[in-house]
Amino acid sequence: MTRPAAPAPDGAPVRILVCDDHAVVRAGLLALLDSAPGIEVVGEAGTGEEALALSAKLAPDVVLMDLQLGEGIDGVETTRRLTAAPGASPHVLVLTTYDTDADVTRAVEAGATGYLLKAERPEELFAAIRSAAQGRPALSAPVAGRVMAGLRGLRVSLTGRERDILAQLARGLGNRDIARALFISEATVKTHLRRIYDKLGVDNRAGAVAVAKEQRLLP
Amino acid sequence: MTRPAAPAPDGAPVRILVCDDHAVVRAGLLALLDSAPGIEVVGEAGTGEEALALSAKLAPDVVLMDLQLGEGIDGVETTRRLTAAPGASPHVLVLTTYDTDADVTRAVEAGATGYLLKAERPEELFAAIRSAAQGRPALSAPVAGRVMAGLRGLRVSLTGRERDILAQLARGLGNRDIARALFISEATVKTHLRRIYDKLGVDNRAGAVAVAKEQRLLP
DNA sequence: GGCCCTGTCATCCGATCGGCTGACCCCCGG
DNA sequence: CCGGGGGTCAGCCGATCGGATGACAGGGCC
Repeated sequence: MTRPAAPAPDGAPVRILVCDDHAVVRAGLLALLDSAPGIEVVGEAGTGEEALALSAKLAPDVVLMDLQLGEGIDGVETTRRLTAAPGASPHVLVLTTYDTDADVTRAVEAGATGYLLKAERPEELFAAIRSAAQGRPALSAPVAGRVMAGLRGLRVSLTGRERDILAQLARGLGNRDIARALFISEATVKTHLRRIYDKLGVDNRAGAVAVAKEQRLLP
Repeated sequence: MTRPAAPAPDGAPVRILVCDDHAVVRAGLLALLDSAPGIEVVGEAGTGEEALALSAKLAPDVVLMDLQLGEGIDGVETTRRLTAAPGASPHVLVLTTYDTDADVTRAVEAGATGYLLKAERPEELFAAIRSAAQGRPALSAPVAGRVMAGLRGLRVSLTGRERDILAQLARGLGNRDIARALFISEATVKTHLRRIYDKLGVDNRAGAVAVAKEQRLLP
């Protein structure tokens, strides 16, 4: 597609770790990135836990992260832990299917360097990876548009953590399981829930989920 | 009625048309399939309309179809028209992210030869493509399991009263208020709730609301 | 250097939920 | 005529939720 003659701007290639729970998508990305000059895939992970372990071992420049991970911790939590890690943490480039406001803000607050849609052209992906490797933020055009166009879409201003809680809530988890999923105590979960109820104008979890789905605060 | 011209398994490669609205995924699949022996990608489409036009022009053996297409007609409708087309119609292999019962049945009814999840291993994909080229059906293991387990058994068929309860539930009402709203006793509400949980595969009201909203079981 | 917001954690307690078991009525279809 | 599905109701009990209140650390803002 692009000329292979275009060399990487820097001597060393950008070292990438790919994290996506879909094996086919992962394999496709690997094949695609192999064709890109100046980009080298050094590992692949199918779960958040795997990504954390591999990142610690491989120290990649950039982690390409899908927000929707089937089992275990989700992409946001993985991103949070990746970027919060002591020492040289990788830049996380979120590559996902959806562009809901909640997702973008949660990802950015968790420390993501960029947010790309899978609908993007491959060239955009390559460019974003090279940007991310240097810590320069990158947003997909439609996403950037939304962000510019105002948090107008964000009628309810939930904090990042509150949205995390809400996401787990919508999976039907109890407080204990939410706590485990996010590595916090049940007491903290309850505190967040209380604030969420206040902000959404409800007084129980069923109502919160209903409002969240209605306002499209969730994926 | 589907396969007038059988492709030679070994002599000629299987000719593929890839249809997915995500450019990155499409490019990834292209790169991945290029590495597979006996498989040749002859075209790619980003919308259902494109797929129909290209299929008519290129006459591929297999169309790799994503069910979720952003703009225009969806994957199911595209599949329907592809397989209903006069003359030699391609075999459609659905490759999608989700495995809800509704999707599978809709796709199969529309004439899909196979249904694969993107979470599948690449080798499974290659094998499925070669199967599909000869009209042999292919289902992802998890999908096949569901189908065996009794398609209609898992079908979400709520009774009228159950939907009434669900609607109130989504308003965040407690059992007492639901009872009052529907002029029945709390005991009856609880009975309905338990059946709803069973049918939706959840075990609490938050999960029920989430599933209901997801499956569009509510107004 | 204070102050607010966010995120974290804790305890107490009443209210509610969810699981379990069993029951009755009505209507439809075999 | 009897079986079964849908709708109704009841009691018991442990688990969980939600309300109230208080506390502390870190980041950002003035």
